[in-house]
Amino acid sequence: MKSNPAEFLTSTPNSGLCRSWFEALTMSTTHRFWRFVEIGVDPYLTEYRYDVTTTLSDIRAKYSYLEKGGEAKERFSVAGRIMGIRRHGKIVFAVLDDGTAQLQIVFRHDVLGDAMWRLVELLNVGDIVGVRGRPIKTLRGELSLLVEEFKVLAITWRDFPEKWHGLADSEKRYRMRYLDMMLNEDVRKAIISMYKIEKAFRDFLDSRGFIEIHTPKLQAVYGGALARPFVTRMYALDRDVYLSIAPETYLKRAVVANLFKVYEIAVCFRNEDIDAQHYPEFVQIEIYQAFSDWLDMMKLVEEMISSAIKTVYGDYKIEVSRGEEKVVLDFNPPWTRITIEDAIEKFGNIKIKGKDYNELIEIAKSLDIKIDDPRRGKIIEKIFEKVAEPKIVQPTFITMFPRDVSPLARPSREDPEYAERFEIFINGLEVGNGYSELNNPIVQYYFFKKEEELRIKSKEKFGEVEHHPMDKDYVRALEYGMPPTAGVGIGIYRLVMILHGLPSIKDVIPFTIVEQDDFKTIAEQYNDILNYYVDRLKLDKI
RNA sequence: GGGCCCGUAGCUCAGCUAGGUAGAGCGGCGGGCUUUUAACCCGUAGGUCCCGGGUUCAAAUCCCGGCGGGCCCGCCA
Repeated sequence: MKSNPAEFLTSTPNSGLCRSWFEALTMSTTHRFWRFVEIGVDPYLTEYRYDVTTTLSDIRAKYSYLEKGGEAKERFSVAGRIMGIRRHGKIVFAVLDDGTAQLQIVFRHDVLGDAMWRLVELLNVGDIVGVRGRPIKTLRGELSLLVEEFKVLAITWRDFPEKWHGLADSEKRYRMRYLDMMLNEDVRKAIISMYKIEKAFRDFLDSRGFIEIHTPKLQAVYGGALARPFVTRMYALDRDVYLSIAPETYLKRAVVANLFKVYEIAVCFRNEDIDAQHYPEFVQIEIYQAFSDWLDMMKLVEEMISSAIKTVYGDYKIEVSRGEEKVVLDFNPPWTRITIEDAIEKFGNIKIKGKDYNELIEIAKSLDIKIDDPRRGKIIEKIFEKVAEPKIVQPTFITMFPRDVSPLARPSREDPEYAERFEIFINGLEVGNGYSELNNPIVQYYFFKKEEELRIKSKEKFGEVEHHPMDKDYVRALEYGMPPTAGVGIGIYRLVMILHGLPSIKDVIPFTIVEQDDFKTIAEQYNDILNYYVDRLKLDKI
């Protein structure tokens, strides 16, 4: 069994890592790694590449016509990870995943011979192999690749989760997200869809003459939303800077720069709590189109989202779960448009129109809403969120938001108490926000000033109220002249989360933050394997 | 910021209510098996019961503190 006693004898067992010589011996020499080495296959020193000639998805498409027991003449090479293995003596069935699809591969002793068979016997779930062979259909009708030759390209050192339940523990899922994505197909699908949706958005905007720019993530003045920012240190300027909470004020500076159709798929950072709908870093697409108003923007948004969904999912209608039930979301434009006050009346049976400030507070109190922000508009928003938002299932534009909670939006041409602002709701969740942009630098300055006043005035009574900071540089940009412009921001994580019926926004984020945990690497566990590679690669001993 | 729940073998979990020898399935390892689909059959190894303290003759189990994670409420999209 022991293949290289010399190396083993020169290795020094570390008492902190191995409890005894005996244990070091039994643990290490039984590691299957040594059995690969024994038959001359080092999982890292032997193979450096593999010629792949097709994908499993292509094989599935081209050879599903095969009859049971049928064999194709053509030979293909594919590479991927072994996701399952069923051993039947001199025939072994495995499931290979090459990233495009899974396909059964069949190892037969009579095809491969004694020498290769010793390698087949060492294969485990999780190993990475390149295989060459012919498509066949087994007696049970499973399209497969009959392996005629194969290479071990890398091995897994750790046991994979159980095949039936997979990786279910939420802590382990988020901690080892690569396993979660590898084993839980719904997670992987959502993450792939996110790429496709972003690409569809870009293609759509590209066809309409938009360009994308990168706005700064490190900013001296944050803005474009009402949220607590992350503060970090920029040593080059010896000052604190803010991580971008939104690209808005910079994209509108770009509009001032004659980039009249501009957008960004932007990571935004907001230093707020994590829950099923919120994560401190998230991705938005923000779009600005000059010479347009909010009505044009609603039209653009419903066209862009619905066509992206058609492209990615093949249909305007998507079935998703809503609690215990299933519901079909219909993205076919045009979407419903309803004012926020009408929505409150329709879904909550509460009349808002014509109510004065004190009456509004009474309504809020009767709904068990805590008043922690004095603005009239904030109270209306809270009432909406409580009584109407959860009931909005189909893609819907909620319009006519109160002016006093929209410091960057243009007051309504019909009633300056309101802004020409809409939000997009799907399946009870806000996924977007847009408006006719305020392009008047005089009024913009006034609104910023009011925001500052609000912060100071309400601080004693309510504590810190989210407000938009004064951004004089942005006002100066507007002073050079910004055309009438409409803009929108759409939360991409939330959209994908809804489209895939996933319960938490973290499920669609490829990797989220976790505290470091305590564990031993393979090199820490197996001193002799460490020494083997130190020796083989002529590294300095540690 | 407030509340609730979880942490036991590589993975999924039982055991905890009512303190008394650490369990199962899968996976691993060994054996058998040339058409399986969570393959099957036989055998076998594998544990800091998250950590620390307390109560007790005795703690995975009860109590206190901590760490890690999830969910809900508040705030933010």
